[in-house]
Amino acid sequence: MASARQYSGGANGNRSLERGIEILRAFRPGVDTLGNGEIAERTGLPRSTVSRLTKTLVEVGMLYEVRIERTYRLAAAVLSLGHAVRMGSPVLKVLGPLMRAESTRRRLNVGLATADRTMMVYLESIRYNPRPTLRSIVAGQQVPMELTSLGRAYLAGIPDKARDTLLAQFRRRNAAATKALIAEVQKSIRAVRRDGYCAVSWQPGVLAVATPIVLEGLPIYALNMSMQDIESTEALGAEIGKYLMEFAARCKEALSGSRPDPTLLRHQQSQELASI
Amino acid sequence: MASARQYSGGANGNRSLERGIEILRAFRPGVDTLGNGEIAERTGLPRSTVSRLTKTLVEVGMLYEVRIERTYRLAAAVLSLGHAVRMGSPVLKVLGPLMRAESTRRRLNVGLATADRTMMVYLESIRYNPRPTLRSIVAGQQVPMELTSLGRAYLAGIPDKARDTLLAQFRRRNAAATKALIAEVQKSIRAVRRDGYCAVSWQPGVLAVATPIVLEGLPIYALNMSMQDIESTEALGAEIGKYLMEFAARCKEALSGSRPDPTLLRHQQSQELASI
DNA sequence: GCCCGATTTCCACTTAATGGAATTGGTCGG
DNA sequence: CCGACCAATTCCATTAAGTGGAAATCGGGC
Repeated sequence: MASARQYSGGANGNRSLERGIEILRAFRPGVDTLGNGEIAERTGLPRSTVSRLTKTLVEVGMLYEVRIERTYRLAAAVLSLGHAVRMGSPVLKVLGPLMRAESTRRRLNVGLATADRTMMVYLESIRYNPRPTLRSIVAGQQVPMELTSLGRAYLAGIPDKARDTLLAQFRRRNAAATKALIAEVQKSIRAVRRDGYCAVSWQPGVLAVATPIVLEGLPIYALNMSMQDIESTEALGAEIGKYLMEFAARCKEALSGSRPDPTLLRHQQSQELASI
Repeated sequence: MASARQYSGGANGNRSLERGIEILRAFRPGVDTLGNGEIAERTGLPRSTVSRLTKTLVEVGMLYEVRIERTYRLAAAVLSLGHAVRMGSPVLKVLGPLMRAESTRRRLNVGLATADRTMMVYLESIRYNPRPTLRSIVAGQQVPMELTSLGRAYLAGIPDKARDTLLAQFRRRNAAATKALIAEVQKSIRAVRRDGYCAVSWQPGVLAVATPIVLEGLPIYALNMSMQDIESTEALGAEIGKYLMEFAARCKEALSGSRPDPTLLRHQQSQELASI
């Protein structure tokens, strides 16, 4: 009577691995400390299974145990994997410097993100501040796809089928405000089709515009620009949108220029790094 | 004739999960693109097993497939987990602001790290630069434990047994220069015992000093300060070391001050954050 | 268009994961 | 200080699920 796979769509993956990763995913900003019991609740897994899997995750260095609290936290290895993501992203390698320059030039925030399930994840978010000391770069932060310009630009960029799946999940998520919300999302997507970008003021006092980056052979990204502490008007959105479109064009050019011919790729690979 | 567990010490963890994580770990800065074949080689796992596990890792969002190359890369979900580590670290929450201020005040690099196996992982590394625009903060970067002040300070801070295990691994790692290297490590450890810190010039033109942060109920960290483009002298090391010891004292105070009584902890936990 | 290398699917095998039940351990109240 | 309670962990019989060698399939290169 094996309780049929709860999470995940359904295909035949490795169950233990799926579950282990799902345990890691239970940790997120705001939920930084979890005991086995709490993990069991949140994931719906049997308590004994959770016990065994967390033990393994500690052994492989992804969690560490806070004995006195009988809880676990994400360990340093997870952070270094995250660092590897950034170092390994060819897109960020090209766009990072451009984005930093553009942020300074236009005096606004510039961000690059891609999707993880129903969230957008910043590969890099450059927070502009007049005082150079207070400028900052954030990576890995998540924002909800359906509510942000970033997410809606992304939705406009992906294949129809994938978008439908996601829209269905949003409907399920906030059953209440659904109708209006989905309409908003659709409107933003049409805006991207029409103008190349969409403008959304998700958080009060912040106006953000975003555009998808769709290039053959690459995952789909979204690029955004935003400003704080302003009243968002149609006109301001259009102005930032103009900057964004101009910048996105340069980005796409840089990407296709820098990207080596895929057929050549395999020949340059594999520079061994000894056992480190 | 199941090939006895290759990696990991040996205890009885969940095999598939261990293997899946080991596949993720095969990706690191410098190795950002791997095909199933290459993963099989590097991990020593059978090709068919790798095929299945990478498939699962794609399903759960930890890898994505670059079809045209028939390879995989780490996906955005990994990065957001990394972000969760930083956001969830109570130590970084307290020390981050102090470190930034200290970097500006002393005009040098300040870093906080902890261990992952035989590597030190920066929770935060603040790179000082006279031009504020060029200052940067890095997280997740790895440096070898046995070669850096950070790593040796850490070694000085951990229990004897753990240190012995690690030293044995270093011996295995660089069989050649072992004797001299181990002696160097021991010397640094004695320096920590005597002066509170050790100074190492791992990379030419960079002088680094580090000290362990050992507090009841917390994992063991190491704090470092470093300067670039200088000739490292005994005197300079002593000076930076003095700054470091003074700063570390303030850090420890801040940590024990901010840390709530462990026995009270469980009562404040669990502020639900809905499904986001 | 055909061949060759690599990757993925197949399948019988059996290991190894599973989850309910019992046990252990730690905390609070008496 | 001791006993009761709550939760986490270990135990164990069950069998599902993962395993890896072999065959098939897929692509790119010639």
